[in-house]
Amino acid sequence: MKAIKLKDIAEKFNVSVSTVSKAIAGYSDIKRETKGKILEYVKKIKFQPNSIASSLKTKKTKTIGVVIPDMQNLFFTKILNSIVNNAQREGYRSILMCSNESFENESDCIDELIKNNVEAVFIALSDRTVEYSHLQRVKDSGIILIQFDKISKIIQSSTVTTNNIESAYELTERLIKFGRRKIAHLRGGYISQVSIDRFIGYQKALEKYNIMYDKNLVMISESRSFDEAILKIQEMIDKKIDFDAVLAIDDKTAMGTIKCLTDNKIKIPEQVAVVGFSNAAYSKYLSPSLSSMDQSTELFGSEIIRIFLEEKKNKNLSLDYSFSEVKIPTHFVKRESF
Amino acid sequence: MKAIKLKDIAEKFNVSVSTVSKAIAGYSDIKRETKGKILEYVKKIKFQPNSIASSLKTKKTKTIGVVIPDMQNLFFTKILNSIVNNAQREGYRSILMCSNESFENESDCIDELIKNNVEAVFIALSDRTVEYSHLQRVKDSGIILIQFDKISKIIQSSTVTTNNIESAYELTERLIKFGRRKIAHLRGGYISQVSIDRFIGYQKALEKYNIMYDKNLVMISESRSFDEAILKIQEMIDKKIDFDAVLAIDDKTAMGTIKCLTDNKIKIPEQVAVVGFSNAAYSKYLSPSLSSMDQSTELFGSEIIRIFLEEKKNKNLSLDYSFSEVKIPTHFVKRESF
DNA sequence: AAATGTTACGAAAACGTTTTAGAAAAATTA
DNA sequence: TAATTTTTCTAAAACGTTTTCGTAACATTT
Repeated sequence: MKAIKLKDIAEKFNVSVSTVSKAIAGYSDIKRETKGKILEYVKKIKFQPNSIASSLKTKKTKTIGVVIPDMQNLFFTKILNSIVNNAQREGYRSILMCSNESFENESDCIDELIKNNVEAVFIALSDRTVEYSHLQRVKDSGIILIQFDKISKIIQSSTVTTNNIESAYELTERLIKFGRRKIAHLRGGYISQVSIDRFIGYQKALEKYNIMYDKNLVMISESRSFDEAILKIQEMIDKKIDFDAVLAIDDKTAMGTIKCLTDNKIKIPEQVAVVGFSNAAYSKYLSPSLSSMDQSTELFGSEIIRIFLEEKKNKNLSLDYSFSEVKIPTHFVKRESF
Repeated sequence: MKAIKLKDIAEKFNVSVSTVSKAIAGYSDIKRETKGKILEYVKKIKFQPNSIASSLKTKKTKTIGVVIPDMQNLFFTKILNSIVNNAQREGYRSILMCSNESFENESDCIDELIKNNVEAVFIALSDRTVEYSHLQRVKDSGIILIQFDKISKIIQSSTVTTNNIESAYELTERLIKFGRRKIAHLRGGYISQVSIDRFIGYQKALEKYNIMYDKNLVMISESRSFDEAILKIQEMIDKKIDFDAVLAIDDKTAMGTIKCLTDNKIKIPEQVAVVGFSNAAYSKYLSPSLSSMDQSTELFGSEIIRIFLEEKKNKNLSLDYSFSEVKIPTHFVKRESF
């Protein structure tokens, strides 16, 4: 089954290849009548110009690349899905890469995408990314870079992130209004901006309500895993540190927290309230089901694509443009854990 | 930053473009000395021939397309990850598409991939796919088709699936040996091959152990959702159907089962044992944690790529070849639910 | 020395588009 | 009628490769 091409159509209507190409591309110097019959036929046989040849000529690949750190994290896969769908709607295909939380992988992914002539790279950084030359390479290659969720402020680019500070503030405030005063915070590592911001929100809320910040109540989970969360919470219990709530950095650590508390026969939420972030799909399957801060993953995708198209337009017009910093709002989902 | 091309290298060494191209491609009619210095330089500047121009000429895109029905299902995202990694290792990039369990989407994804000149399509069918002309289009376009997990036997192609019959047989047998005789089965719809096969395995085990098949013990969950599972199990309880075990079609329905039983104060596994398939990452976070049948998602990816490369080789040699039907073995993961 | 074989290279076509520049034809104006 | 403008079209170059075929240069055999 040989693929049809411009030449075949041109011959059919006794016009030149250029005419057909222009008719399809919508040039104004083709007679309406000519354009009409060509377009009619093109629609009938669902013809689309060979995208490879087109890319070669125009230097546009109609392809974007996405890098996420973890394919087992439903938060990221939802965003991924949303990006892919929104991109497709605009005629862009997506190449997906996963760094598996490795800096080296991440760097390789980036180089792979650059090699593939993508028009944009959308990336959520790995937790181990402490050096940003690969992001600089993206920019140097003239490729639009948009960081989302796990971002670095060291590299200038548009960003789409959760409203982390405000969101952690709100959760903490809710815990306080729920009557809790000894609120523990299970945070992530120091290099993660997400972790830093949520910690800031936590502190701000305490300050606002005149609750003394107590560093004994703050635990660090570097890996943010289920198992590490269990360990850290157990450590607090063993040290006899008194707490009546846990603000976990994400749903996975919140699940670990619940597991550990349950195993220690600590009642949730009567003795200790638990709350997580990001509202992974499985939160509601737990017992007690986990209250969480929902982040609209749909919005992540649509905002990323919107910014991309905007930057692309500005770039084509050689306009100077500043970077966008979009914050995705969150909303509290109440379940059983507080 | 202008990209370097064959011509630039040719000029640098005072040879022709052909010579450089051949040196890189490893042709034998280039003097070792010439080849040596070219390759050395190429390596130094990490030059790689423009893949678009190359594709245009060779008709090979070094791209494969993957279609899965659900991006929120960790089983699929793990396979996806494995496919992408294995493909990358072989120099192939991956375009990812998601049908979101819609037949129309699935068909569109396929057309999109064909349009993108992928060399292969790897697909897990949606639950709503009852017509297969889109798969035929893939084959008609000369693209290698490999179906995995959710497959149709109506379209001839290589397949990679879980050993569903044997696996369901084993689980049922384990339940029987655990002392259960009234084993309920929460199955999927009739058009899903996975569902059919697991049901067959269930029946075979009952037969083997001389347990009368009782159709009252078999419930159908068309959507395989958490909520529908709850409904179905509640229905059995309300009908006062007596059962001492539930073989759920997958982990999500198993979770619903656990939730429903717990809410009805039915002890797991003392009164009713529960077991699921596919060992989603969250199985262990539940209480009781869910025993499950682990499917090696890593193997899915590597086998799919292996078969693809094999078929491609045979195709290039114009060899007739038969399709592979690979079964991925499973193994039981014991947790608390039985 | 002639014939033959081998090695190393290059010219040029081809892949299927897009787009510029020009020109023929038609319409308008002087 | 001649000059000018407008409309509609095409030729041809270009994008960066790959690959066939030809051939010069050299080596080997008769």
